[in-house]
Amino acid sequence: MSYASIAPNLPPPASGRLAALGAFAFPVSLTDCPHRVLCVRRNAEVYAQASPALYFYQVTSGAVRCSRLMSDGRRQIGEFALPGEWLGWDGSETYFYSAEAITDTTLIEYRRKDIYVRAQANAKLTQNVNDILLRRLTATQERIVLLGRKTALERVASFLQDISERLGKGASDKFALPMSRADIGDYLGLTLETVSRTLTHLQREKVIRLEDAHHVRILDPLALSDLTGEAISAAAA
Amino acid sequence: MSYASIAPNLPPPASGRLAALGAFAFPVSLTDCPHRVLCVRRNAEVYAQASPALYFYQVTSGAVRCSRLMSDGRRQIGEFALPGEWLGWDGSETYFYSAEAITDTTLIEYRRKDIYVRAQANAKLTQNVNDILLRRLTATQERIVLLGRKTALERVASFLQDISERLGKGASDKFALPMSRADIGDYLGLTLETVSRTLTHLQREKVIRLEDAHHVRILDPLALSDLTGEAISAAAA
DNA sequence: CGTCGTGTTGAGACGCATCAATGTTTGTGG
DNA sequence: CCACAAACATTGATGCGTCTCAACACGACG
Repeated sequence: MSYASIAPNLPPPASGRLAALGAFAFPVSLTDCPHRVLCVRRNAEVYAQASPALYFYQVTSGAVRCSRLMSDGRRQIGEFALPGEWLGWDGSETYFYSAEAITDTTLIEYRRKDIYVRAQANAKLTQNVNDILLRRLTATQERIVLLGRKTALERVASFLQDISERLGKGASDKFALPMSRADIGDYLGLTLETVSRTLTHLQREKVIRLEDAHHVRILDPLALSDLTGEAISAAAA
Repeated sequence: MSYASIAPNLPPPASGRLAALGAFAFPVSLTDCPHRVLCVRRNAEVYAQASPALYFYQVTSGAVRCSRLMSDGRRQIGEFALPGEWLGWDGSETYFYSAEAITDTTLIEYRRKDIYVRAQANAKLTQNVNDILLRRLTATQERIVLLGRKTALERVASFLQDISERLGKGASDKFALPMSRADIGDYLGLTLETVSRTLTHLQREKVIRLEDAHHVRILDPLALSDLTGEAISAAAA
């Protein structure tokens, strides 16, 4: 196993500034809370499955995969953390996942304890922590529906829609997937071949266009939305 | 659709006292917090998917399924709530799931707002709420691995082990499944036929014994554990 | 120029879903 | 107490969606 170590003093990449805050951003600023800035190389580990869960992290640039390994090598990716988003909220005593950088990544590291202590003095922060946890819970529950009941096509369509919203902030219909086909497969409970086939299928149907393997343009957002298999609230009644 | 309504004044069943607290129990007592006691008939609804999320509930006796319906009728059960356990923590504004009683069930209902207000004055309670949410998050993440990467046999074995721990508290190797095969299937991302076949398979292999469709005795706990496909922490290295 | 990592595409196998028939249990009304 | 229907569980035969195995393409890098 290649447990490459963290490289704390890697020169920060060009886009090292704090990116626009993602869905799980803290409304209350934490900039005056004790923190470290980490730079982690592609494929290096941020934290290991089952190690003591002491820190939370916020991604500044790059991308991180949080995954769990089974004893026979099967892998399930629990979440991707994109710029502005958080990781390290898994597990109470020890981390449930291990976290690895997908590309060169910079993160801000906060001690869990520090946030808890501040939360006790600050009712608003307490509420924010609860909101984050509730929101993460909801995101995880949507993934349960995806993994339990959706077809390969629906999974890939849901994935593209989700990632495009989180990366593009609705600005553009084009975006770059930082992760490999194998990562996407392990995230969606599919094989990398099925992911690849499904993407080319969506391209043949003129729903998306693959400029290259990692750059996707959504040609028909409505068609994509139809393929996700979500429950449209009004339709059920 | 049979949206039977809540029957608030159903006479409480014989085992109406508060059962032993489950995994998600509050260490801090809430008995002096405003609450209502509800009695809900088999198949009646506790709350509806997408309705305003105003309450938390703790199951006193019976069992509840929390499920999400897709527009074409596919169903995914997100969780079962057994005596002592909580439900209603899904979604921040509106409920993500709908919740229905599996058997006649009694619940204690708390206003979310009341718990939040008390949490602000009580640091210990705040910590408890966070612990509950983190623990639920971990439980949900284990289900993601199950749904994404486990075989039918591993899913059913994991399910039996989990439920037996939650129902039996380790007291006995025998327990009663309150839910139908269809419920188990929708919980594990399988069909009811596959669940049935897998259970009889486990019986032929002398891992369990089905006294009747709902009463299970675990004959060989170690064999069952082997079949769950969990990552044994030491084995991976 | 060869190698390695990654993505695509094809052929065949396999696990679980689907469809269907039968058995069992539960509840209801005569 | 029995007759009957409805709900649920089991079991079998067949089909389909995804996995597995394999070949090939392509760019990055030494």
